[in-house]
Amino acid sequence: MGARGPRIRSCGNQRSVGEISLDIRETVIRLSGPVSLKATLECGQAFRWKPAAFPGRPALPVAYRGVIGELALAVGQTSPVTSEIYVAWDPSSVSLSGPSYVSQVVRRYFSDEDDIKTIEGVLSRSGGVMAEAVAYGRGLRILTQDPWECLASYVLSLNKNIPAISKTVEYLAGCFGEPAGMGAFGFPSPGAIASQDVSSLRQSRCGFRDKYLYDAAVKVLSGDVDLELVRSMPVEEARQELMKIKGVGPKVADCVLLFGYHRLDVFPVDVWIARAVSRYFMGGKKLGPREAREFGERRFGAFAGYAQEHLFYWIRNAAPR
DNA sequence: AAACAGGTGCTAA
DNA sequence: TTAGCACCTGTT
Repeated sequence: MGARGPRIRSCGNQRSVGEISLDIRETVIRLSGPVSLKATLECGQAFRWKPAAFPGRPALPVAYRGVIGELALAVGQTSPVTSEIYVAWDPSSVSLSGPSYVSQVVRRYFSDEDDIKTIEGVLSRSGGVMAEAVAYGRGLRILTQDPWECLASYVLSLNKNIPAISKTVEYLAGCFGEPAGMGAFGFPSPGAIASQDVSSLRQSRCGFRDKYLYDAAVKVLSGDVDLELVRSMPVEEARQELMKIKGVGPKVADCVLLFGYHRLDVFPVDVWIARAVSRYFMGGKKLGPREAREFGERRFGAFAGYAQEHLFYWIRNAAPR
């Protein structure tokens, strides 16, 4: 057997991983601008991608396995930054599986409408360390993820490191999500989470976040927090709406707005970004998260989200110590 | 072994 | 309004 999908652990609602079908389909998608799968999938905005050989093309130098919504995929490219993405999927295990559907899902997820060349140009010329950061992360794209999955994932991310978050998300998908093909599962719906006991959610090693995840599922399911309404709300109002959920503060709310709703003018601030803003833009002056956020939004305007993610990727992987 | 991890809720000034 | 602390659990 070839590369395998995410491992499924035992859980209350044990399910087997189906054999990976031999009938794998492939297409090549040309985006309107450059993409780096590594920068995009490893910068920490999504938790479901793992490096894995591309089915039938072991020589592709860049390849990942993951899930977009209800569709499991392999993606790859021939060099670190290209405009073309190789995509493979298993048509037998998902209902909508034609190449045009898959292509539409991939284009949307990778935010094909973003003008990456322009964004990178503007940020590179914006001064300070931005030129260096953008050069390092060239081809990084802010994804357009499902808002619910994004919300739940970031609630689970509180005070956790990225590998641990991925593990919890994979576990929840394996236990409570729907089959997505290639032996993988989609992220569970609010209803699927809300119908569990808090104690069975705890088996995902989510720790004290169990009650936050449950609260999010219940409020979204009941419409107490309306994720479709959030889409059309002004940023500050949308932030307050999301923060009605326990475990959602300013940082998580901003991540959901950026990675789930593609609000490119928000600038989520975590400890790393606060550090970066202080060190590289404020001469080392200490500043609170709110000040850092306001600085980022003002300085980078409509591209604040891209600035944030480039800074984050660069400071964590390449910035001088 | 002990500290830390992409924050947030709660309580006390 | 804001500072300080606890919080599950895997990883370093």
